[in-house]
Amino acid sequence: MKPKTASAARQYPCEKCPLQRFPHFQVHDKEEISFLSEFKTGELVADAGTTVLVEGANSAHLFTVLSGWGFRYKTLDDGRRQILNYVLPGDLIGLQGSVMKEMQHSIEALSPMILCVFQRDKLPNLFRSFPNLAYDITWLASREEQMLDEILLSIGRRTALERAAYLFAFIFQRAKSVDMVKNGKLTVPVTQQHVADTLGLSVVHTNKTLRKLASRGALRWLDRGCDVLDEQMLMEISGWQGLSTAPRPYI
Amino acid sequence: MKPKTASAARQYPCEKCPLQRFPHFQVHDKEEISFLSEFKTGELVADAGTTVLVEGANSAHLFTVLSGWGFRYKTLDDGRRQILNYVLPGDLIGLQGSVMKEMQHSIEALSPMILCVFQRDKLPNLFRSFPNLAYDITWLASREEQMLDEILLSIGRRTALERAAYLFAFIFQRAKSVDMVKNGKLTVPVTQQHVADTLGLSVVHTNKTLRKLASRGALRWLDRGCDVLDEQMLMEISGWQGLSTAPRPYI
DNA sequence: GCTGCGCATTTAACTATGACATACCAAAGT
DNA sequence: ACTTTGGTATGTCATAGTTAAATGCGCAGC
Repeated sequence: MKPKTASAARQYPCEKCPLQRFPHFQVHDKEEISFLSEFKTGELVADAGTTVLVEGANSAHLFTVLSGWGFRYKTLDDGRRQILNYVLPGDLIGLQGSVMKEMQHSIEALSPMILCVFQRDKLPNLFRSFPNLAYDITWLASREEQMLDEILLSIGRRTALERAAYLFAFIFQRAKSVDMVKNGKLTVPVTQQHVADTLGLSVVHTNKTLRKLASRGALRWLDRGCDVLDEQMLMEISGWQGLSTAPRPYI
Repeated sequence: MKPKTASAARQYPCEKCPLQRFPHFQVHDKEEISFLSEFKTGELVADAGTTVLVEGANSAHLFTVLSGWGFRYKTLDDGRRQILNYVLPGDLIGLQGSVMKEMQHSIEALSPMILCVFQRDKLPNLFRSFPNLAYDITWLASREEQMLDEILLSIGRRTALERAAYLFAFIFQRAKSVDMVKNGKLTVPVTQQHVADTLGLSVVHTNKTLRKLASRGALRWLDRGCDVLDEQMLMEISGWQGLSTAPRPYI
């Protein structure tokens, strides 16, 4: 379970970044794109199940997700795992390791992923020459913090049913903004163990909880994944108001 | 319970910032201090119990904590509260609201606090003219994210005893770096309701858990607060390796 | 075609935690 | 000086959630 080496080959030049086709993402100007093209050292293609970033590693790169699903997680010495967040196209990953010198979480691919690879030691250059991009990076860090705040609220204070409902409403809205929802329905490539590790519950209890959501028609479990069917019901069960749909930065 | 208005009066000019006396904080050069002096619009003095920042508010400021204790929290509509993190001297607060336009958490003072007030609309200036300070801000955002990751791991996967042990070891180490630990002991100004809201537990169960830690000599409960007595035991119980002691940025 | 594995699902027993109630104490308010 | 309030502590019972074990199914490997 080891990540493929980043390749210098480019399926996607920055000028034709696949994220640009989503109205959810703000636009970069020519100079920024030119700089990003140099900042980018290549692309990483990761198979489902591979570990993209390893806790404790001193990574020389940070990455933007171009396609696919992944998750961020931390583990305790005895193997207990907490999934911190899910990773979707447009997300910047590895910033903590770049800015703070050591990754304290890992990232694993849930589906085949393509990631844009940036070189950490060019980050100070970016901050000097492109304050707007630096501001975008700070925006991305603040956004991750804001998501973590709501996730921590959920795990700490919501009931199991509310937690599950919030999780799928949250994933649904993030996926919607990158056009993954088809006909009002989203397929999420996770097992119930993933869901359990995200909600802070056992697999058995998670199964019971997901059955409750299914019986209400909010979602349907498949093998190794589920269809999210009713965003509104999930928001209502969890008492969550949703994410902003305003266009947002990416790099 | 409303915050006192920020005063333009300065107990602490940036040249004589009280945080500078701690070796834990990196040093700013003269130009940076000069800019920060203009970026700073005043100081906020908050009494214990006051709400420094309110969820939903559109704050025009961000703040550095100069002294005192506080906490960041989110609430659900029915009043359930999750304390996300504690706030200590050197912490930057309000960045989410500054960068993302709306605070989605609140901050309350646990003790009298003094905060340095910065003006949000000068942030782009800072990013343009002082990339090193901008980088420091990104560092601070990443650090908060990293702390949230560990807290979420704790709430999601640690037992009640491990959570409490981790919390006090974590608070102890943060306080140690700003010289709040005297004779190997730290007094933390929290009630058991605060601890319960941090650990995702009820007050009753928190009391039982804290009694276990007390019976092992790791801490001693006072009225409205506790003494943290044995950092090493707490780290051992929680299986936590501790924080970096490397000098860190602040603004 | 058979076997083994991963995953989903279920059940039963058990434990951690919550809810509720009560008692006590110190400090603030009257 | 007395009362009220907030906070700590403890006991009991109920429930959410965990653990262990079992079963079934689909798919990959042989």
